Amino acid sequence: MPELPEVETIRRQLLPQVVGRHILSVRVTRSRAVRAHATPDEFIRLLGHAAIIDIIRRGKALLFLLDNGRSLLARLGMSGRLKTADPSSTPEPHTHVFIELSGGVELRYIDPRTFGQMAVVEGHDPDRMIELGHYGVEPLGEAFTPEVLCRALSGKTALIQAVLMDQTKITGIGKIYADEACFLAGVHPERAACSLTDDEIVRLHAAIREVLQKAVEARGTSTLDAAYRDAAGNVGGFQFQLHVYQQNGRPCRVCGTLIEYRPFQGRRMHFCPCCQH
DNA sequence: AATGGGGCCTGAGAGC
DNA sequence: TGCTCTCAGGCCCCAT
Repeated sequence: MPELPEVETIRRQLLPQVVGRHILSVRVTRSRAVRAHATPDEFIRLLGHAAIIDIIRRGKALLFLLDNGRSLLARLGMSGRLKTADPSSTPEPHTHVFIELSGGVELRYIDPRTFGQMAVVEGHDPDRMIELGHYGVEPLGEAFTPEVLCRALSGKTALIQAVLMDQTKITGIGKIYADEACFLAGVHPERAACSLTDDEIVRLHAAIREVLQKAVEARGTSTLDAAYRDAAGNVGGFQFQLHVYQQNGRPCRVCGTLIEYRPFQGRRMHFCPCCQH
């Protein structure tokens, strides 16, 4: 599932391939992929023949900044992928959007489960976009401090896991890194957010940054169903460093106790019953 | 205001 | 072999 490290990996790969190129033509083969617009034609019209001047990331969202004052927003959902291809090459199954660029490059959006989407939005500043304005702090940015995490957790009866995945508090964390950050911090994910001590909040803050940074360095995590591929079509490397996510039944790398999982809001959370309290 | 649950989707894998 | 069922989860919407 593309979370912050996966999206950042794709951004870095696409940057040298698409920046500076103009949009020549756009094709949408599944309207659900651009469902924020009344029709695919509207999406295509708003893109026009703009040039891509930069790609920035906000949480799990990618923004292709255009020289017409708008931005192409891509949210990958569970199974969304972006890649560049030769315009004449056979598209992979579930390719829903084709953006032909100058220089013989085509940007393609692929998404089997169709939870993701593309949209054209006004402006270049994500904090001023209604689509992304509700997003919380960037966990790898300077603004994310232990104090900010403390405010996000304080008074919350919801589980730590739920708060970490709440994009309006901290943006970019999903199932994988919420599980992993709790493990690194030694905190049980089933605890109420407000129950963490100051020391635990400091540890959790450091754990969030550490796990995200290491996952970016490893080019993201490709989980069991291998849905995630980077823009070059390769799997990530962080799945080999996971401690708890989808590791249930395996011995903890630290203490050897078997990793467990429990249902959580229709999902599962993974933890080591010995290392996390 | 905060919280929890349902629905959207398709492919992989399990079970029969 | 081939069918049916379950699971995966980001994000939005709605009820409490």
